[in-house]
Amino acid sequence: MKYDFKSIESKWQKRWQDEKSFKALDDYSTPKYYALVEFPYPSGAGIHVGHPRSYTALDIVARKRRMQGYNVLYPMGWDAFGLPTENFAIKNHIHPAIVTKNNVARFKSQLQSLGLSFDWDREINTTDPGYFKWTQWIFLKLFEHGLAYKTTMPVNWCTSCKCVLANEEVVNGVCERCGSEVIRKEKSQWMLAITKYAERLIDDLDLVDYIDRVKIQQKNWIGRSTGAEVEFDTTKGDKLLIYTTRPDTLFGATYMVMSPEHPYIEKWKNDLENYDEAVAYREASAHKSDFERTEMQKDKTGVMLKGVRAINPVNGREIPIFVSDYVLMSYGTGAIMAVPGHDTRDWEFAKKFGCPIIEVVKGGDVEKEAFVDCDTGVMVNSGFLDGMSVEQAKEAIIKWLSDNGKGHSKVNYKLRDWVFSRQRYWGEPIPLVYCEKCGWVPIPEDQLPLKLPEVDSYEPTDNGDSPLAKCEDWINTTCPHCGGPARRETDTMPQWAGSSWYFLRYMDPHNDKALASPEALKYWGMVDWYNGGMEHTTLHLLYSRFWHKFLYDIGVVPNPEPYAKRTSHGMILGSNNEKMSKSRGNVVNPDEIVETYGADTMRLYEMFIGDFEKAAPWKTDSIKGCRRFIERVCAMADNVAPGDEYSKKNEGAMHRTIKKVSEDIENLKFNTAIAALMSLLNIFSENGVNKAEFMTFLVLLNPFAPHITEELAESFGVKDTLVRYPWPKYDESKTVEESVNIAVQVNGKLKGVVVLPLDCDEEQAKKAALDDEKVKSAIEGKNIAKIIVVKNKIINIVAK
RNA sequence: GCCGGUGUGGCGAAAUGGUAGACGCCCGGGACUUAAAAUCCCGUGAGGUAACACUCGUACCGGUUCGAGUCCGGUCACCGGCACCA
Repeated sequence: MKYDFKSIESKWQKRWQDEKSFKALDDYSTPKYYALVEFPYPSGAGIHVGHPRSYTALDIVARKRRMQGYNVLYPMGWDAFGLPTENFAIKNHIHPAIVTKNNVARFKSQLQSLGLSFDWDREINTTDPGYFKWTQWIFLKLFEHGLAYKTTMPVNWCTSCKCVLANEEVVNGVCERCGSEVIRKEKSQWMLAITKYAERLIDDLDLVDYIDRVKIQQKNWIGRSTGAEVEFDTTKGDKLLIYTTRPDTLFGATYMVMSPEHPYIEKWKNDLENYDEAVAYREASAHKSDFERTEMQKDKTGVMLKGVRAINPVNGREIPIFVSDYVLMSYGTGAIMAVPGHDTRDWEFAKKFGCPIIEVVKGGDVEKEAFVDCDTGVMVNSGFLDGMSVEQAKEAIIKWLSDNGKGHSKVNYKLRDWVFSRQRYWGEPIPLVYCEKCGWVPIPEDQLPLKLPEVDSYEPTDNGDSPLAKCEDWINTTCPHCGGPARRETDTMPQWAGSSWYFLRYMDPHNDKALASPEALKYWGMVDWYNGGMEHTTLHLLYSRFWHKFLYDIGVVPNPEPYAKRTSHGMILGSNNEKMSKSRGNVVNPDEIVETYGADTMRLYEMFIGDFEKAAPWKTDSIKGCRRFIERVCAMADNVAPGDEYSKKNEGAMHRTIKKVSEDIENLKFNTAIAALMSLLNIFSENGVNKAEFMTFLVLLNPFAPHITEELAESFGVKDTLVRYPWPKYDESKTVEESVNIAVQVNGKLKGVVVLPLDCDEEQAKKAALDDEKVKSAIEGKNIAKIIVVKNKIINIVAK
């Protein structure tokens, strides 16, 4: 058969569409399977070859599950709010909704050309009011439960653009757009209290099957540490509270450090002899750009406060208090006890400012450097802790602190609350109004969705407020609570909002009474398999787990975790082994590949390219191999002998290949699954092939190359599509061969191969090995010390 | 600096502690063809040989083991993430 991929692919894509082959059924009595890939941001550039790697992989899983009898939900949608669309709209004076619509149309046709088995009836779009109604609804629930709050906090501020920048827009401490200095500026922002879920977000990782690197990265990001809070008295009476993970080193604390933003600087205004100096230091560090802060990391700066000193609770010693920006206000209590003997940063600071350095754990040389990795050391110069191990000392000092009312053990997290405001147009409006009398008031549920107003310009205002701030008609409203005048919030939500719950909407995408019906939420339950990029591990994945836990707490969803299994694909790199980007000129357009080689070849190549979890460089040359494979399959189809069961000759290979392909798909080893199918085809060309064998081969290949396998199956008389054709089964006992090649080693070096019956006994194996000519000459003149026989594998003769 | 990952032919890569390089690309030879392309067959880690034999070989150094690409300790290089988190 000639391989006319264009007509074959459009024929089957049309048939799948007409028959709604991939529709997830609302029949809740069949076992379900929910496969999910991250929905894309529909950028103007269209998809690149990286997108299909993930989509094809789970398409293979979804197709296999359908053949295994599951009711499969494999949906797709659009995460369409966001900056690039807004910037494009500003530049070209087109409404972002129109930009979005065009981009979505392009993306959709590109994805459809790949034959991905999405259920397009469940397509969603985060910018659709029917969708973001529920994003706003969830926000209101968070607000209702005290998890959304407004606070002033430092943001990135471009001094030239007079605009708030996202972290991603700050490159090397300067504005990505204009190259000007970026400083930190206080601005009022909506926050979500994700930190209240920090503990559960770590602990519940035990409930789910995520690949290790995802779990580790999430744990590190949340950053749990166990230590103690200790109260230091001061000479002015106020108590200074600090956090430390090393309470055991309390005797080595020779000074204190407060963050420049610490409120005590104001509190002690009248006590400080050098208040002005402290304030000047605070101002200077506020104006430090991110760039300076990281560059200056090594060079510690600070001011010693004059007029107030702290008292070490454990020995009553008076020690000085410094202000330094190496201590962060946002972590712990914003103040530390400095133990220069056993902390690198404290050591550097102490050396510069001439503070004493005391060794409290034996083993290092604290004059040369801080002795930090001292867990196995013994306490010294530490009063009643002397002689204890670090671990014992920690326990003892925490007991002493609580007995004396000076402190207690404490767990801290690096995770910060989520800055949820954006001063931008193209996002979900935050559905709150501000009333002078009532404060922040949610708009009533029946008034959702709160839609975006039409505006003339999407540009941010001069003072960094949202473009919505210019929309007086929209802003001015009445308070739902008291009926008085009120003003709408003009900030919008970040792009992460819509993607934090989208997988729930797929379960019941057209519901206008709830984000999804309780029945649908119960039936589809957890996403069975979610694949996506590592770059989303600490943002999207964590945010959506947080929202889901909240929805669980308020009884909306039945499971505490959203995703049962999470895997991650490696990036597709350019042929020069660098990240694909326009500026590097190494971008491959998938449309051209589909046009030249066909979707099946494209899919096969993306899966064959290498280890799914690792980055892989794109080589257009290598695609030919996958195309040739398909053509050889077509050629083979013309030479299929009749036969309703596997021939004796091919039986073993058939069962082995079914097993290999079935298992490899589950283990993300798509590359070796394809290699196994190629090998089977090679066996067919050697041994010949009958219809039963070839049909099994087609079914195994179908998830990878769905179009051509449908076409060939039809030519063999299959009436229905292969979508629900039963997945082949294998017989374990038939996967093994009757005779096996056993390698014979002498002293660990390969000397020969003997062919023996399967499971043959040790004596027979030894005899066969010793009879081998090469083995004989290798052991000539030596004494055989012993012979190791590993059944069906190897024989090793140890000879001296 | 810390955390995670990776290092195997000319290239993409395979290999539950058990015959290193499956499968594919490139390349070379042959068949078919007037010829070329396509296709099919054969070869293809390095050294060595007329051909075998043989020797070496999974970043580097050491260890465990009958046996190490795989496990352990150390070193180097590259990639990703975090980065003054007390």
